Amino acid sequence: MELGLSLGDASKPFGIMDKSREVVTTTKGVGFCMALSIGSNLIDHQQTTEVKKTKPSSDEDRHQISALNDPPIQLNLLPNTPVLWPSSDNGSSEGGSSGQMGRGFDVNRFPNSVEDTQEAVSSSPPNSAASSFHQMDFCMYTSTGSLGRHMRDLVADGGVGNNEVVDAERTSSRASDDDENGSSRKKLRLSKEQSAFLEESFKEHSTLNPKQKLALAKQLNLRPRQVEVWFQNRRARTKLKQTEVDCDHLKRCCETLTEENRRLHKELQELRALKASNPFYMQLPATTLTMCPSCERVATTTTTTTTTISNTDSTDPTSKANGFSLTRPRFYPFSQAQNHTQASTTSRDHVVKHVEK
DNA sequence: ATCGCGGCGCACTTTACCTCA
DNA sequence: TCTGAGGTAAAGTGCGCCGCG
Repeated sequence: MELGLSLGDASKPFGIMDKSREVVTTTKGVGFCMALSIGSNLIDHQQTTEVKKTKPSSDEDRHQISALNDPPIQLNLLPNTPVLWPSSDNGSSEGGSSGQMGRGFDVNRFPNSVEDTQEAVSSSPPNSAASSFHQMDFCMYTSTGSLGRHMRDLVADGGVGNNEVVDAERTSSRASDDDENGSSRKKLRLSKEQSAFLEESFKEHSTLNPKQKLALAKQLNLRPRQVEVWFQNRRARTKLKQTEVDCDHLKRCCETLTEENRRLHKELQELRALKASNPFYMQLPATTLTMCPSCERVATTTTTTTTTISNTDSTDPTSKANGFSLTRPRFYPFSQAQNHTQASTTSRDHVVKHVEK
């Protein structure tokens, strides 16, 4: 998106149009370019903005945002916005089986070897949240099948020990494997604890090496394939939500820039009206804008009658929208400029003082 | 350097299950 | 209580990439 305004010498090529600049947009990032150019006799100023959104993903290097050709002022329209998932994400989506708990049956089964599991998972930080899950009992729930109902009844009656449960669950697992080979497949909803554990593991590393996968599978009484599928689906959900966040962000950017464009057009009309009512307005000697590198204040450097005053408008409410840091010189109409004449002189002296230093 | 193979991740899809009107 | 629509998670499928022999 490129926004340009031009006032004054229409024959002068518009600044941003004759420079090869590319703003490459991908689904990971987007660039915006905004420029304001006013005729050379009065002001010739160009600004560009670059929008860059940081992402926590490792493929940030895919972002290709153009390097600008030494713009007078570099504007960063978007803050560094680390994407934070809503807290509900952790609990609602993956923990969605909570509502199914009551419908399932409990087939508690302990890991075959806790030591093996901990050894393999030991790659995680010792103080990680996942560590607290190491001794947790996990359950498998299913809501269908005569075996499931039978198991639920057994557990509810307390007439079955852990070993019996383990055997029954293994039978269920074999049945599931048979289903995989057969015509139908039964879905096993992960328990809340299993989902929470997988979620904690995902926070530490979004991908698993074979050792970690086996360890998780053993610890959660799942097949390695199930752990692998869960991580794949989890990554897909993460990417989907990231896309939604990006989309919302771009919508807000578009709205902000549209409003800024509307405001600049209004200013342009005011300046054109001023030019029409003041024939000598544009025939003044060239005025050069100088920005003080120390304080970034803008001031004229000629001693002619000041008809245009600019200052750094860092309090523009529009520019503050969405946390933007927009530093843009404001150009006042003549009536307002008269009120700023003294301020301009002060600014000029201010710049001279800095230069003399 | 090339080829075949296996493993892995990803995009897309299917399917089973759940919720709710 | 039944039912169908819609949502979601688990799982299947196909493809491309990469490392290895």
